[in-house]
Amino acid sequence: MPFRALKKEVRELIEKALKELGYPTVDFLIQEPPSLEFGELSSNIAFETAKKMGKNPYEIASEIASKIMLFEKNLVKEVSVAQPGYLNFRIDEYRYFKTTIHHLLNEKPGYTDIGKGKRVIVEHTSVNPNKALHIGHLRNVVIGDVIHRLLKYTNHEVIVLNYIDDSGAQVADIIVGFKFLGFPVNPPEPNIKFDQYCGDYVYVKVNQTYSQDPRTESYRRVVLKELENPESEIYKFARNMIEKVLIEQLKTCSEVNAYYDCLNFESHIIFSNTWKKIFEQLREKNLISYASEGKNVGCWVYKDESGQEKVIIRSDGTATYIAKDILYAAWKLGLVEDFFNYEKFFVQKNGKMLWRTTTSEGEKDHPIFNNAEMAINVIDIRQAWLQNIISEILRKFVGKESDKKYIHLGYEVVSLSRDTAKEIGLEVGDKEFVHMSGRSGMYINADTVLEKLYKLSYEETRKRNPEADEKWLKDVAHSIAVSAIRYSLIRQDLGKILVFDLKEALKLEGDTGPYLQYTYARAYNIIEKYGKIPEKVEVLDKLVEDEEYTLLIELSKIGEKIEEATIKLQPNKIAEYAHKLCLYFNTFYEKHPVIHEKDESKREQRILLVYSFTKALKTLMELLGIEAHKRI
RNA sequence: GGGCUCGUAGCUCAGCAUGGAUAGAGCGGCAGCCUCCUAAGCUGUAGGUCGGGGGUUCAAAUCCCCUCGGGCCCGCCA
Repeated sequence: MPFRALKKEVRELIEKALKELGYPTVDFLIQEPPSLEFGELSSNIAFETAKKMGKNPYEIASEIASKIMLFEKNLVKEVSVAQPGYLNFRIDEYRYFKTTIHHLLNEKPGYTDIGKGKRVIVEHTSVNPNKALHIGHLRNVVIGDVIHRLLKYTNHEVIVLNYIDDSGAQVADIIVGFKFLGFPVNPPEPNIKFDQYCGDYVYVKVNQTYSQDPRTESYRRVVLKELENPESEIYKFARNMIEKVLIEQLKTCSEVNAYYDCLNFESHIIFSNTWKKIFEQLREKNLISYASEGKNVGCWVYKDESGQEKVIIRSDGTATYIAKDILYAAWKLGLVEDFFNYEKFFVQKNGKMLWRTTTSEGEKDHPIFNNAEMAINVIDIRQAWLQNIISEILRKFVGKESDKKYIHLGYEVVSLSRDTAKEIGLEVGDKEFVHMSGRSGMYINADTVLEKLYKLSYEETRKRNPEADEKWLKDVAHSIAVSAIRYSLIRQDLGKILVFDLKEALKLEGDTGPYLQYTYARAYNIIEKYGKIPEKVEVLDKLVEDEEYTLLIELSKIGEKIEEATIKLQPNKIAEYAHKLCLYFNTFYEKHPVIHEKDESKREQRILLVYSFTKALKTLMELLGIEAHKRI
């Protein structure tokens, strides 16, 4: 990794100089200066030393600079001092660029081995199986999927799970609709997706019925009870409905390139024995306590670090929802024996087998889906408090010496912009945005957005490629639609509400996924037209233009960027970086000819640059789950 | 009432962890660029009291305190 090597070299140069000067060791930073005019790297060492010794930072910087000796093999070429005391470093371009290009032509550009030997579970999607995915669920899917891709790329052993809440109120509601309120089991029109029919129609109507006639709510209680009995007719019926919805939901997920290893059904988390064991341990470790007075009298409760109480075991001895989560979390980290049975579900579009948990004996020969040292759970931020309790309990449960970690990766919700909310007929009042609600039908389905995007990009692609065949057009149009939606859901910081605006989402220009795809195609086109990649160029002495320099420097940071995004679980960093690279590339592209460059060695070096760029961009696009086409 | 979170250009967002050198992009506006590698592109230009106030510091968008505004969470529901 060239940029890291450069940083390391600079640090060593400074440390050596400090030693020679006899200055004390202090913490200091190697940073990127605000402008490349100052150099490629800079350090605050003089400020830190000055603080400690009560001297002038500029003088100290000068002293350090004078002690730094540079040799032929160094990546750094020049050291300078700037007011009020910065120590700036300039690279030896030829040497550094050669290292960079060499690195990018590797099998895996930007590869870092931070995940070696680490087993990680990523759980995402986890949509109740009674409705189609809306645009908010899709944010979850895309975040989880990109995290999984990042971890995988950095050599983690990753397991992707999708938790299916098959025994909750939401599923019960559609069963009420079918069994008690007379909704037909088949959609009125055959081309309606079953998940959409259940969510958009049955679920919404059933909830309307509840509020119009509260007596009907008793049906839900009946169904919920029946769902606990695997022998009951309602259970078998529900199982069938759930599977039909699930298959449709998973179609949407695979449309946007998200795949899973296993579906874990809530109803299969066997409570009795396993829960008792872990309950005993929680009690032994004093993590939960019996409330003998107060509002939770008779319950076993957990007191969180801020003193708030949460009931774990009700006064009637039954476990609450969070108890099940604790057990499930313990399963993920391999703290309890594996209580699930597994069976094969189907082979996904990416060729990977999808497994699911089962009430039957299942298959003995199945992959191990738990026992991770880190469990990342992508769940929206409204669950933050409960999730924090689970993390706390597990942290205390495993003890300080353990590396096992339960992580809630929270993200803010997706809401609808004024315009988009109005468009689907919602009351907006004077609000800037409106929250979605599944129960009242106030949302936009993921499939709807995808379809609109598809039509748009199909037209655009056809216009640009009038001679192209239908299959290619469809393929590319679909992939552009996916890139647009994925990018728009991932480009923003997880902690910010994503205000979804349909008009905005349908843009294919600017800071979007299609912009990356377009840039890739443009760059690739050069390589294809030229017809060959030059043999290794020994010196890169002709890449002297500003635009080449900026692009190369930015390219050299790929490993650091990937590592940072992975460690900090910030997938938006990848989108941002890829976009920046494309900006730099397009600037270069507009200004400097490659194929038409007359100087042969300059031409060859530019080809190498463009080729390295395509390799880097393709890597980043794969991490984002966006396809790189040779032509769009 | 308790807790969490967001507030940076007309709009959508980076930057804040580790305080530093002129606060960055995209969209939208305006003015331009296709006899030359894909104009889903590029160039130029206008646009910012970094919500407000105070503090710490040689230095604050960044740290601390207060405050205003938006959003969320706080059931022996899941």
